[in-house]
Amino acid sequence: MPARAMKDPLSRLPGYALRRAASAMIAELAGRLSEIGLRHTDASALLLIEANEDVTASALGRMLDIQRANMVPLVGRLEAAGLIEREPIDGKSHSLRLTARGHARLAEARAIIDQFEGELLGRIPAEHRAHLLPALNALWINDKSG
Amino acid sequence: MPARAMKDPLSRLPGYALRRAASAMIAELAGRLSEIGLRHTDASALLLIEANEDVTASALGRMLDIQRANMVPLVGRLEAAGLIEREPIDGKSHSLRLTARGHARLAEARAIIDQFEGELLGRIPAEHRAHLLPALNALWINDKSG
DNA sequence: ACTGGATTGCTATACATCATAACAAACAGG
DNA sequence: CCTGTTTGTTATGATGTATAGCAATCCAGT
Repeated sequence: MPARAMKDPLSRLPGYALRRAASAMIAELAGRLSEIGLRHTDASALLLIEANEDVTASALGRMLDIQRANMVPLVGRLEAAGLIEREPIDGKSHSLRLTARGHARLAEARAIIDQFEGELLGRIPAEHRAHLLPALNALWINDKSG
Repeated sequence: MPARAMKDPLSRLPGYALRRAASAMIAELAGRLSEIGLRHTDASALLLIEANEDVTASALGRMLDIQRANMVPLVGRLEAAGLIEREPIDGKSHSLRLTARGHARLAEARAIIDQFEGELLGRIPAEHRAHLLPALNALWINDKSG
């Protein structure tokens, strides 16, 4: 007996749909990235470090909306895996940069992500497809500066 | 110095935008619901129990995509708060139903949720607004049956 | 009616994410 | 030079989620 037979007031709620869509998406992407030993947060951090060489962990955390305290295990994991290097700039701050190995791993990750993003959009009916990204971005980008 | 000054390859990725939008949304809704002592999962469970009186915890978990094991604390919490009642039907299964107090609390929750969902949609540019729900639903509803 | 397989509720456990508070060291501006 | 802020870090707790296992019960095919 399909659960579908039951009344589902939730699927009319954009907020709930947003939560379910996001968690389904994350679970699938995490599964794919785990095959190259990365978590989805690791991959996003690598993307940002590449685009902004020599960022500090704090600045990276601000972009990713991750607390300083929670950046410690993230950065430590990437460093332990030999994907990034830390270099003191201040005496207080460290700059982050991809190693050769980090660049290579990021290339693999990017292939997985691009493939995944394409499939994700492909599941959306064509008439709605182009509206998703701007609608979603409106929900958090302005939020960030506020 | 705004983090905005940095290159942000992530905001072009629908998957990342989905994750960020969802977590921002959840955090805000959770904050509002906490004022009446509910978590967002509690509220969704109450909505579904009301719409499907006498569901079992397992069936509810299937609708919410929550493992049986993780339903135990959820149902226990709602029962301890006097919001739902459990009645054996089988000898194996229990049926769930809202108490009077549960109905009252749900009315409060629904007011908060309706207000919130309205504001959420209001943040989206008008030309994209109507596309969000169908696009999001396409990302998980079919997934569910698969 | 019997038996094997599935279901229900539950415990225990582990991990990921996220938040908060506190701290020392170091920076930055007036 | 002094004060307030920033950085990196430790520690801790709440939450959400996943897995495995278990005993009791249900159900379906024979």
